[in-house]
Amino acid sequence: MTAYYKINPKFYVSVDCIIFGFDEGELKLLLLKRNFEPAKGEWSLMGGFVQEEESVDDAAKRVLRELTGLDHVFMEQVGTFGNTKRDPGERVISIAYYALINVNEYDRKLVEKHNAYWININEIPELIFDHPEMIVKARELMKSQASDNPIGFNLLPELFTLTQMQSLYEAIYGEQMDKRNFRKRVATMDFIEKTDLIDKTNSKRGACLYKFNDKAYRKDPKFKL
Amino acid sequence: MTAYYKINPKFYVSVDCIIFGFDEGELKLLLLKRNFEPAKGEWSLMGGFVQEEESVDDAAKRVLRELTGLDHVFMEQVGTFGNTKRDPGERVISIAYYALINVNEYDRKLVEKHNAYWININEIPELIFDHPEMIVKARELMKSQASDNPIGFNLLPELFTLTQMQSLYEAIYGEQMDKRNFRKRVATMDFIEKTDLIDKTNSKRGACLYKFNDKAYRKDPKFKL
DNA sequence: TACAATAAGTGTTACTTTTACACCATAGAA
DNA sequence: TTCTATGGTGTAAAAGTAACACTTATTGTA
Repeated sequence: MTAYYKINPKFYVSVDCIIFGFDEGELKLLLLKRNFEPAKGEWSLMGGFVQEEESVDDAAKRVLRELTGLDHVFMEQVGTFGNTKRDPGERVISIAYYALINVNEYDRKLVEKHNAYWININEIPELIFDHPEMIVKARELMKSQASDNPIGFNLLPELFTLTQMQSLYEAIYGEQMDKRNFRKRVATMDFIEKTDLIDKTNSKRGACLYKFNDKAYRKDPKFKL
Repeated sequence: MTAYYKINPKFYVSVDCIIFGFDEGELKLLLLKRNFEPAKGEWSLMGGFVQEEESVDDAAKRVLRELTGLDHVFMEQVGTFGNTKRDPGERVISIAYYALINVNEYDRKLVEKHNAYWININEIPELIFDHPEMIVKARELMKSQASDNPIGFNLLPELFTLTQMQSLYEAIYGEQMDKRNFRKRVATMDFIEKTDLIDKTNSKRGACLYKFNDKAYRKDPKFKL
């Protein structure tokens, strides 16, 4: 009975994380300038091996936590990369995940310890293995999911201005949007709530701060941008 | 250097195939009534283990070929299922793929040998492990991909009537469509070409046969249904 | 104290896309 | 010849999307 399994080979299985952040009006990825072997000195995604008593999803969560200190982060599976030679050291099958984090909340000490940096999504350096391909796929998936799910709010602070929100979606789509049309669409979404707080960091006049109300969203979960 | 790998565990890795076909106006899946252990007698997807010198994608193609005799089939990765207890026998990490095949072309002998049957997508029996979850995810992905890529033609014969095509999309979306609106949209797609052949199997009057021209599609790849 | 500078905020119109809807045509069978 | 079943066709209303420019509020500076 277990012979059924035993005639088959086993493999190292890893996870790699494409970690998106939004800062200073730019979409960024948290990348490692590897201070460890293999491929020390080169750029890569944060990754790690799946362990015995750990689901693949849990491995991804653990790896993300090891780098950022964050738990309960929005993560989605991007896909499995299983070419025989993708890792030149040993055969490793890797499952890529993307994560959306609020750049105000991660643990800076941990990130520093791993020698990780936020890199603008349009200025990604050369990366090891098939990590560029993972990023392309993650970005496409994230864009498509962000267009009809309110996952973008994971990248924004609790309170945000509509200008910030628009510039986030412009960064995600890689194109400019019309301010009046954008605000009209936001106005139809009752779960994006205006607070009576004002943000004056970017203008003398000040901009209204909004927040995303998840409970209200779930009552009528329609989102489209 | 290889110590980096060796401290980590290895796993059995399998692939499972969600094989879609379209026959008699119905969307169907090719499922196994298992005539082998483990779980002999129960229903499952067709699956198999990834081998040493084989990419994960190639394993999926091989497994599909073992059941259907078909090569060069449209296949897409659905996702990886990596819970520790998903297979009660041993820990196995499985990558699900969906395939779209033309039901006129597979090898009936092989299918019979594997004790596989075409089951209407809305009448799926109880299945082992997390196979139901794989099917749900595959179906959603297929539906979403079929709506903006001309992948549906993989499920149709070379020559098809617009009535057949409409009933395929109705089966994919699980909802009725308006005949005139459907045909209007098809008419805008120059890569769906009318032939001068007539099909009389379903009506006395006869229906025009159409074909999908892939080369024409690639010149202006826009599809939306 | 007024004016210059800066980002925030606001409506209307034309255009495009989508939806709803019903009858005639054709050919074989009865 | 009439009945039956499927194939094939157009229009109009509605909804959604896209294009477009000026006023407001505030602070810093002349």
